[in-house]
Amino acid sequence: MGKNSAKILSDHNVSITNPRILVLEVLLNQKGPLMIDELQSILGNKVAKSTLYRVLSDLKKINILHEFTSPENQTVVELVLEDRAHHHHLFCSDCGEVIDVELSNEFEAFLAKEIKLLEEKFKFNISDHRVEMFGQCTNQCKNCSS
Amino acid sequence: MGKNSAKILSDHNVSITNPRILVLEVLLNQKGPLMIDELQSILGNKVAKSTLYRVLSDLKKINILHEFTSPENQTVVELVLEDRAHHHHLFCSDCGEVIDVELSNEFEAFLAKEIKLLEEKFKFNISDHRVEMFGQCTNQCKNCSS
DNA sequence: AGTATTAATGAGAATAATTCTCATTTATTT
DNA sequence: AAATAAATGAGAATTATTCTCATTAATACT
Repeated sequence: MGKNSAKILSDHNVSITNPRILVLEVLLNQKGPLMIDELQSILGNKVAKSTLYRVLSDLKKINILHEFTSPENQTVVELVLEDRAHHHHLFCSDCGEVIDVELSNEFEAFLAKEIKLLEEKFKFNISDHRVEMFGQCTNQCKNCSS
Repeated sequence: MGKNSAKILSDHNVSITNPRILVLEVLLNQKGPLMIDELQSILGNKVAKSTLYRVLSDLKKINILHEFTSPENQTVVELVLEDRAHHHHLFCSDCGEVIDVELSNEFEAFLAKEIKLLEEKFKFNISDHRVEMFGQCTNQCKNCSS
């Protein structure tokens, strides 16, 4: 059993409250990207809408939550704990699903070199990157296997 | 002189109207990513807000406009004409600027191979990709050279 | 453990971005 | 040039997110 949500909160000096635990549980179960509206419907009325957004913002502040936007302009949220491997995202334009994918170490090393060049060229400090890939699942995912 | 906006519209079987020309002119002058609110303020009251959104949606439909979201959740828009080289984006978290960058052909070839593997692994058709890089410009960009 | 202090929550109002509606204007077709 | 079809402007409607503030819960202090 991995860490429980209370430990995650206390490890980050965040007070342990019911809404925070409930949200964390959902994100931990999911272990992967989740649309905000999915999150909301899983939580039902156990957490107020305003509280949900506040909790998400708390988790972002302690850097264990990534937030990004799908090509369909849906907000997607994903728990990223310390032990979570660096990864990227694959979006299905048919069903909207977002899938975590990892790319090879060789690839990441190559990209790191390219990024070093860009840092010089544009006088930038580049601290993070993300590869997004777009396509269609050939009926493997949730809504496509009809 | 590149194509003018009227030609771009007629080439895509889109009727030539004033708002469409005005929006295209701004995007052509810019030649690079532009936040929606910047676009709006450049256009002033020459184009109604509702029309601006409609025109952007028209341009997306004929596939010459890309839309994406910055890490600060700003909608960013960019004209991508046929002759436009494949490129990626670099985001400055200080000033919010978005910069177009190109990566080497070797890199793109490597990524293409990785993508082929993912297509098999996840039974996906992957039709497009994008590398997003995040960091801070060391006072080269608009708002940072204070 | 019990109280005081401080922080978090719920409910709904406020805000902001985007889409929609519909009467008027502008393009296109004939 | 008239008829038809499409696009526009203005503002209303919708949706996602943030804010407000009175109430409730968590932490700190004895």
